[in-house]
This record gives sequence, C-alpha cells and structure tokens, in this order.
Amino acid sequence: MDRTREAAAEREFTLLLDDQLCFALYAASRAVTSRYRPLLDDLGLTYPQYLVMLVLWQHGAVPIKDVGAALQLDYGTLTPLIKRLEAAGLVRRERSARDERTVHVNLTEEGDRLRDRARDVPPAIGAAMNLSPEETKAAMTLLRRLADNVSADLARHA
Amino acid sequence: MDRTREAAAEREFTLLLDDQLCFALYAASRAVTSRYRPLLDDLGLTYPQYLVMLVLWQHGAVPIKDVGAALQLDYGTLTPLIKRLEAAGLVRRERSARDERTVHVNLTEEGDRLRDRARDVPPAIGAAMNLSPEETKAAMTLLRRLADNVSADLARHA
DNA sequence: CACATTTAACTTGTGCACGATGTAATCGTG
DNA sequence: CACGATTACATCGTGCACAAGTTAAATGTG
Repeated sequence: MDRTREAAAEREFTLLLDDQLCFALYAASRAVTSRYRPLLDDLGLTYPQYLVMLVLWQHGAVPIKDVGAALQLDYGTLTPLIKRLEAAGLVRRERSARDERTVHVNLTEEGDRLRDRARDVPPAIGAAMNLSPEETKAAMTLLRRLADNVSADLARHA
Repeated sequence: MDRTREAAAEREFTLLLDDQLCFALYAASRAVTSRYRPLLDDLGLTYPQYLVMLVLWQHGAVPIKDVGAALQLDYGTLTPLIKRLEAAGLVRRERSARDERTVHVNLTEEGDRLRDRARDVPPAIGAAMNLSPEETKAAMTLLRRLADNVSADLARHA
C-alpha cells in the first residue's frame, strides 16, 4: 500500500471500534480506576471520593462550588458524595456565615490523618502505569489539550 | 534549579491534583463523552450503547460474552444495557440453540439502518478533538499501553 | 426599597460500572 | 456415566455522572 493511501486512511473516519480514540480513552480511564480500587479500599475511599480528598488536602476548607470547579463535577454528583464522606467522619459540612448559600467542606482530624496513609497511593499507581517521566508528561499535556478542545467545541456548538 | 533536582522532582509523587495523570485521564474521558452526548442524543443512544452498536455493526450477531470482551464490560453492565437497546427496537436477544447458556445479540432492521446515521459521528468527534493524525495515533498507542500496563499490574497483585 | 435576576446548593430520575450472589447449562475427569 | 467444576448469563446493591427542576439567599437595577 502506497503512502498516499495510508495517509488518507488516517483521516478516514470509520465505525470500527479500534479506530476510536474515544474508546481507548474510555477503556484506559476505567482500567486505571480499577487499579486504584484495591489501594483506595484500604483507605475506605472510592476514586471520586479520593479526588475530593486531594482537593481538600491541598486547599483546606473550600466551598462545594470550588470542589466542583476543580474536578469538573456538578452538585448532583458532589452533594451525595460529600455527605458520604461526612458520614465516614472524614469531612464536615458547614454553612458560611457570610453567605448562607455556600457550604464549606472542612477536613476532620480523621480526614487530615488519612493524608499520611494516602501518600503511598501515587507511587503505587506510578509504578503500575509503568511510563517514563517523558511519556507521563506528554500524556498529561495531550490529555489536557484534548479535554480543552472538546469542551471548547461543545461550548461553540451550544 | 539544576537538572538533577528537576529530574528527581519528576519522580517525586505528590498528592497535588494537577500532578495526577489519572485525573487528566478521568477528566478527558468525561469531557469527550460530554461532547458525544448531543450527537448521540440524535440517534437515541448513550455513549456505552453506542459502543455496543459499534461492536454489532462490525461483527453482526455476537454472544454477550464477546461484546463484554471487546468493551471490557461485565454482564452487570451489559445485560440491562442490551435490554434497553432491545426495548428501543435496535437489537434482538436470542438464545443459542447449540448452547442454551449463551445469548446472541442481533441487529434489527432499525438497528442496521442506524449505522448510516452514525457515520457522521466519528468525523464530528475528530474535528472537536482537533488533534493532528500523528497526535491521535500517538495518543491511541500510549493509552492502550497504559491500560495494558495497569491491568497486568492489577493481575499480578491479585 | 421593591423586585427580577443570579447564585449555591439540593433533589429526583435515568443510566452506567462493578462487586457479589444466584442459576441453569455444559464440560471434564474418574 | 456420575458429578464436581466451569461457563454464560441474570440479579441486586452501591456509588457515581448528569440532566432537569426546586429552594433560598444574595445581588443588581429602577
């Protein structure tokens, strides 16, 4: 097969599963989450709960709105999730005195202590991914650009 | 900052959200699925349903087991999903005569016709992603390797 | 200051994901 | 050929995601 036809084939969009970047992305995301599961089970967290804890460990008390902005998740997801974290004793929800609409999420002592146990998670995942530092960095850059591109395109078509 | 410290920093694993490749992956996957949503709404499909239809358009009648193997999804996900496709009139579920345990999923006329309307979806997504052919190919390769690596690592630790 | 608008959060409903459990059909081995 | 193991699928329960609608507080404008 000559090079011209190959190049053209790359831009031909098919309905074959293995041609879809979206499927590789979807499958990789679920595979990585599955690898997290046993590690997070030990901490009593699900993967989305872990992400919320990352935000809190990094920023301390934040309004739910800011958690949503950081993780690109809406209240329909976060409200029940954070209530489960509260039931687990890891966070407290407190209405702001200055603005009665906003609810601040605070770490409890136990939630703060969990951070130390969580430090082993990123290295374990890093080892499981088994990518070079360059590949990791390239993947991160590309995935961010991809997310930005499709989000911008969605906004344009809305 | 000298190069040694930079290189070391790349391998230092933090709990900062923006250092996590997993989050970039998770966010990108959801962003892409969101971009699919309006396109698939027109076809009356969700994104996972679209993936099942891709398998059927490609292979025709297949056991549910094979759909699961192709998409890495279990029966708990597929059984109700395929029943919804059946309720929508796109597929038929038929028990095999040779092996009464297996259920073959067949396209109906309507399900087959939907393929023509679906042909516009991959180009639209391709345009929204806005990556060069090289980047797309590189991303696909890297994401597959990532999924393989973490799955293998999970199997090892199980 | 009244009042329409906006904002932060909650609620409800649908549809994945996935672990755990159950069941019937088939297979493998003695 | 008996019978324990395996296989294909279904069911149930929990926890996301996300759209749509609701409520109450804050804001802006006449």
